Amino acid sequence: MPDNAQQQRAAELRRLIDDANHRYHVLDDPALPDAEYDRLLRELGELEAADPSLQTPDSPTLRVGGVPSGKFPTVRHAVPMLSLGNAFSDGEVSEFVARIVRETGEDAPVFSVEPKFDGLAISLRYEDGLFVRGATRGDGASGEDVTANLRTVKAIPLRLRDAGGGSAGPGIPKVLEVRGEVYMPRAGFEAYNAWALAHGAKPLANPRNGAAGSLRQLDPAITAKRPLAFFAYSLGEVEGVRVPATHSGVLAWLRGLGLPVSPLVECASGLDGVLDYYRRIGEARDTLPYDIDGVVYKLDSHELQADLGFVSRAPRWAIAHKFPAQEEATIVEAIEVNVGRTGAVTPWVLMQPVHVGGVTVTRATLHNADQVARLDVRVGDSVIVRRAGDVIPEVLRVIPERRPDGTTPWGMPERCPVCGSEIVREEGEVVARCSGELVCPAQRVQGLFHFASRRAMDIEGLGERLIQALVDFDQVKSIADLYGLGVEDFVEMKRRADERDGTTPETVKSGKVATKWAENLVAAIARSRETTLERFLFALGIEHVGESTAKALAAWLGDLDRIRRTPWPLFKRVPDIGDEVARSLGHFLDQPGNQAVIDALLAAGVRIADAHPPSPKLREGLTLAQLLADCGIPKLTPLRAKQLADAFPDAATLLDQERHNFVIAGLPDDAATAFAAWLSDEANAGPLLAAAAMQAELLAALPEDEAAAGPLDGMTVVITGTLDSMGRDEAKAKLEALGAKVSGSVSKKTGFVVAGAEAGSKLARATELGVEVWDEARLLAFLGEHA
DNA sequence: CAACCTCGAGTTCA
DNA sequence: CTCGAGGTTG
Repeated sequence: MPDNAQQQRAAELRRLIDDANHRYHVLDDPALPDAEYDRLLRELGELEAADPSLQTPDSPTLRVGGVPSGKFPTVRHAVPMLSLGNAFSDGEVSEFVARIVRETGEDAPVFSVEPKFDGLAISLRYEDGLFVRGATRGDGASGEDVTANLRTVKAIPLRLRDAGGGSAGPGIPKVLEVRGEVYMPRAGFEAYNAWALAHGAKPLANPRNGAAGSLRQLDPAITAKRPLAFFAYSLGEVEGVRVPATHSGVLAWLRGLGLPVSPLVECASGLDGVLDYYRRIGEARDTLPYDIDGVVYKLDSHELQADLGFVSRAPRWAIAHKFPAQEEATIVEAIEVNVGRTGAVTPWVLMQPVHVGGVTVTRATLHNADQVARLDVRVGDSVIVRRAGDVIPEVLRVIPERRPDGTTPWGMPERCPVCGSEIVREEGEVVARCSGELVCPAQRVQGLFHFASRRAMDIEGLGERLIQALVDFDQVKSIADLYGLGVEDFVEMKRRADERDGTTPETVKSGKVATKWAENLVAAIARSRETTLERFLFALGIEHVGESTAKALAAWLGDLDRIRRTPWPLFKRVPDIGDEVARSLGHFLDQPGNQAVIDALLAAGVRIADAHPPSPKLREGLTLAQLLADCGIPKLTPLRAKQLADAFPDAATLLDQERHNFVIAGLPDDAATAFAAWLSDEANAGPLLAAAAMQAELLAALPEDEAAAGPLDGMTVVITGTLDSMGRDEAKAKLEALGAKVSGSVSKKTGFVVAGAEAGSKLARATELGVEVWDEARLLAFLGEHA
């Protein structure tokens, strides 16, 4: 008697596989990723192999897959369509090759190797050279007659070409069944989805579903509009000719008959040969115009194939070597939240470890509460994970039929898990924020981490864990405190952090306290004292002030002391700074605590090397009219601001006026009232005077002449790919020195794109938009010329 | 005011 | 890399 647990597991697997089959083949609505399906089938196969009494007469392992939908007549395949065994690792391929070496006696058996296309397997029947019938694989023994739909696929010849007989092959046979794959090229898939989106049709989930769905259209006219293609890869029934003795010979013959055969087909010998092919195709995978999910190795000699024979319906002389899956299913263990530098609370999932695209994934971001609600992810759910853009894991969807009982929808916590402050979500905003600000240790830690980061103060060796300890043990309250720490402080912090986390430091083994890293760190902190204005402004971590905005502020205003004293409306004179960013800067500078931190940093010896006068391009914007327009005064349009400035040429005079004088100056009644009310508020009048004074100071500080224009002034440049001769940062600095603005995304405003090796989507976009592309040589030549 | 183009912020793993 | 949202422009 089989073990009871195994019996139950086998029954469960049968049910899961049947459900998946039904959804895939009958409902055209796949619920399981392929890899997951394959694994279930494999697990069931292994259980049955270990104990054959577990195999029921209806076990899914007994058929190759699929159920006729009933919409099309059924066709019996004269020669059954095979399925292939799968290998997921080099080790499994090695066993496969070893077995063939053992059983054939060949040292280095020759394989015909080809990509495994991700489409739909079909069989085409030609009689006397004429296409008479086409069918899907179905369960391998019989499939659906989709002749009318297949006739619309242009890659499928309706009549075979006579290759001239003789040397090219055996000529036109009386009966020829060709097996191959119908697939949808990526470009066609994307074009179709763009069309579907624009016309309210349901987009296709992926190219494979696109191919499968298109072939089962009842109306061939619909199929005809779908961009389908075809590759032939094997034979079924053949009558009236002698077929070539090798698989590679068959493919060459088919090609001669006018059937499309993949140009990537090759011969490879032995384990090394096939693995080399696997790696080469894997590298080219992303650049192919269609999806593949692995490669197939077939023993080339038909004679040797016959010696090896079949197991069930899978040949023992062929195997599919699959690429790592890009989608996988796993189970959600917990949903947690992170608190970022700005207090943004972002939910993420902790999952059971799962291999996706070659790495083990355990966590993925859920971005925000809306995203969680959209997906309806719950603890305990089975979810499908994908690596988006090749790197970052992403939860695609949950598998609803696998949800356990008793789950509840996830909700954003009401209080910050770190500091207990209330979590608030502003009207119309997507992000929820911890209101703790500086009280929140999480925000302090992230703020310090940002301060130390490479693009800010560039303090190497100050990692998150150490910062966490510094904050937790109260060694550091603000960023300025970093400059007061010595080697022994860091060593002590690490010791206490290790102690708390129960990690054993290596020093215990060596018996000597390691301090070299701490010395390096102290030196890095000391080095960071010497910095630039833009790095310093960026390092402060002001909301909405990133690298680019910090650079603009530094370039236009030129001096930290000046910037610290600038009233917020004046920030709008800097290009790319609008109301929101200007107010954010003002808010930051208004906090005495923030000003104290800047003072403390300067007192600790931070020096800004590149102070300079403000940009002369500011001049024309430094008027009273512009200032009034920037202050956000109710009902005061730019035109009315101009009228006021014409009538009352300075801010002090304005403050002396009565309401009716504004009417005389040309303001409508309501605007005059609103303006007078605005002025009478000390919280407005004070800053207005201060801003006017700062305008005067700026005007006085402006240099006479414009700086000489660089050769790339006003040009926006994008760098992509890897450069041989320098890092991206270095290239960026060099281009900026010549006046260019280096940006991250390509648009039609981009001057040119510098493309290094392995350039990806940005290069594609540049080509698409007709933007000029420079290779590295051209960049170097240009830099050399303008050094 | 809509349609862009950019920027900022958060993010994963080896 | 991707989202959301700020800024500019026609």
